[in-house]
Amino acid sequence: MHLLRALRASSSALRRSHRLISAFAFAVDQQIRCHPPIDSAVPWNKLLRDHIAGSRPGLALALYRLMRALSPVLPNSYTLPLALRAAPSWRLASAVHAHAIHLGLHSHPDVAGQVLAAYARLGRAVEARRVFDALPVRRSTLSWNTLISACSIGCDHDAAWAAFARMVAAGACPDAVTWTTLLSAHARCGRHPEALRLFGDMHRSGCEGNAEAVAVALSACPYAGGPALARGRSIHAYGFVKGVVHGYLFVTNSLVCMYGKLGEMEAAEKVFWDAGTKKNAVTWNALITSYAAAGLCGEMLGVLARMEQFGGIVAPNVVSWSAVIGGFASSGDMEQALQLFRQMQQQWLLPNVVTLATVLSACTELLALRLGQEVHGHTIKAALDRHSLVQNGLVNMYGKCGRVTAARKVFDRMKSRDLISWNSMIGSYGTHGLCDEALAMFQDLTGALVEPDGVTFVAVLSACSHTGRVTEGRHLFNQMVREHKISPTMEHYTCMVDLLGRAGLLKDASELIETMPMRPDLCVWGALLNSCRIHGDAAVAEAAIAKVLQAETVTTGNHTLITNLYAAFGMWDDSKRVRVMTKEAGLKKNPGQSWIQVRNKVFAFTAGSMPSSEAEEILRVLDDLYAEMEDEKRAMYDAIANIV
DNA sequence: TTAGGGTTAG
Repeated sequence: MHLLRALRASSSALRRSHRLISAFAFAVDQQIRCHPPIDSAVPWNKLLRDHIAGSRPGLALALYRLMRALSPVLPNSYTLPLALRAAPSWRLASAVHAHAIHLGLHSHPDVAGQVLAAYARLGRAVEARRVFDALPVRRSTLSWNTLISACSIGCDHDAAWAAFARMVAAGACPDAVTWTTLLSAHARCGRHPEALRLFGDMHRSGCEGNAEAVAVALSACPYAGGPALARGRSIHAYGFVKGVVHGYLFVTNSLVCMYGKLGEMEAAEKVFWDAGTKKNAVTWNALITSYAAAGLCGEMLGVLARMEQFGGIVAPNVVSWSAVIGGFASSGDMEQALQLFRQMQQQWLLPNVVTLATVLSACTELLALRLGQEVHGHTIKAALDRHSLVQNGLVNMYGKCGRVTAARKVFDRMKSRDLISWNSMIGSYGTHGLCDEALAMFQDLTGALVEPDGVTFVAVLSACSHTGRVTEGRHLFNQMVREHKISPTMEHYTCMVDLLGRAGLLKDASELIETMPMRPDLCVWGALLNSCRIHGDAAVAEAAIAKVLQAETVTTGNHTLITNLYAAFGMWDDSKRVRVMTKEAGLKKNPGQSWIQVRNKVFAFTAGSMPSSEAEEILRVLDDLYAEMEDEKRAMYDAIANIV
């Protein structure tokens, strides 16, 4: 059914594009043969304008190329702004800018304005500023706003703020668009509290709150910390008073999302249904996002199905699918997330970088290497394998699934690496016991002038602890605190206790626990007790157990840990005593899960249980694995026999 | 005949 629909859609798209190309060819043919555009750029400009108005920038740009190649008429001050509007990339926009300079038209107000707009649209703040500085001194509010927008799209809130300050100093008056652009620049860069402060400043400056600014402020609420819901409600009320709530789609969408993300499902649903027919795909996606935040996976699927029922009006798009896939992944149901990814592909919907990054992260959680490799194939097919978000996902996936070399290969091919790329790669070396490589990469990171964070140090410290590098570990811990001014967290202390304990320095490990500025959690105690088990130190273990029982509330985790520890020391009576205590306290351990990958499908199961439908298949694979292992064992014995 | 702001998925 879906396939049929997809085939129909693609063939009609093909027919449309055929018609479009034929019309285009005919128009150009007419242009050149019947009305040779020898003495006028006007017909060319008209065609360009028509294509842009018809949302066909690709054809407009092709026409511009054709004009430059075939026509003796040069592009004029009308042609160049049109070509700039059609330019989809920085490379093409700068090429048209170069033509303008060549033709001596770059200072023409319309051309310069459009160059500025093109650079702003493409987030090229530095180039936009250069063009802006070359504008005549009396700059319009529009030009200032375009400059600030360039900084916003380029995700540089400091530059946006500097441009705003410069605008005020120059005596220009910021309008509603200026303020909205400025607060959006902060929201885009994750500076949500500042965005909300600016919303207040905007109001105090006498600029009345408009729908656009209200939408941005609402979207910042869930991330701004503090009394988020109270703030969201008061902005909602403010918008209501200003009359920009009902009938304003962007505000509706922001409201659904704000309430949903803050756990106010009823309020989110009310805004959604109150919107009546004034809803678009974003509104529906905002509802999916709300359900995802609440962990209501069934409801997410319900919305998706409902969108499909509408057929065409608000059909699920790549964002809808990515939101549902991400919702399942964050609820822990990776199998369903991957299943939905397949379903999405069956609908002939192309995944984008967010979808692929989400799916890669699901594969990583499941350690599903083959699926991860398959997704890698999709990234290449979609020509998105050079995108940093996808590349980070690949480094992480290969690294966690044990393919360190493949992870490194992706890492080395990256054009720009952020802290996540470095942390993934260092973490990958660390978890596979390649401490030298992890430490070398840490040196490379500092050499590349990237500032490490707490995650980086967890990665290097755990690398040290896995390989007993006590001196390096101690040095790194001090370096983190003194040079990088990072306060150690529970995770860092766990790594250090593990490092010292594994190396047999149980006294040092115990002392470190004593000096911790926070109450040690179960992981810290676990690291110490595990070291006691390795080194057979019952005395330290006994003291630690007493502290755990004294300090910790009774939980399943610490009792299981202590029970196992007593058992490891052969102290069966004590082990039994704690187990009885656990039972009496009514505690039940959540069973650990395992999984197996068969033909690109991941099956999770617990000890003693087996999904009946796939049991046969799983057992067959297990048999194969056992057989393979037996072969390996035989080969090894043969090899040993030959040596001996 | 021409430039600026907004919502949803990681």
